[in-house]
Amino acid sequence: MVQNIKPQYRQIWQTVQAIPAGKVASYGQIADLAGLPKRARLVGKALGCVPKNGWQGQAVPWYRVINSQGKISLPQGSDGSLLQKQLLQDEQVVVIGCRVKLKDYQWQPSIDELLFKLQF
DNA sequence: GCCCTGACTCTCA
DNA sequence: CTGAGAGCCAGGG
Repeated sequence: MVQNIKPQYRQIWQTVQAIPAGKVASYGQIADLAGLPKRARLVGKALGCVPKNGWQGQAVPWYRVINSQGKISLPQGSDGSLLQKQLLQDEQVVVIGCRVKLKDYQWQPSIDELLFKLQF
């Protein structure tokens, strides 16, 4: 049972929820924004532990998180990767193979959003 | 407490 | 841009 929700996971999920639809972010970016520099891998783990129902009544758009190369890190052919591709495309994000055009779709946090994060 | 693994990232060729 | 290698941190056995 995973009842002890780790604060870091919570923070990561919260940050992921801040990603606007139609945009994507890298693990490192999320880790950094969540106040966990160099914990990109932990972000992946956190996403793997995301409750299926979401967090605090909101869905956690884990599929908007990809690696710094703009690729889906999940094994190709796995349910997760296929689902991620589909969900991204539903958000009008072009996905070629397992690749996304970071140049066009990478999320660039605005000042407001950064200030919002600083409140915590 | 050591060792291995991992939804990562950076650097170099 | 792509691929290979080394680095890094946290979790689980």
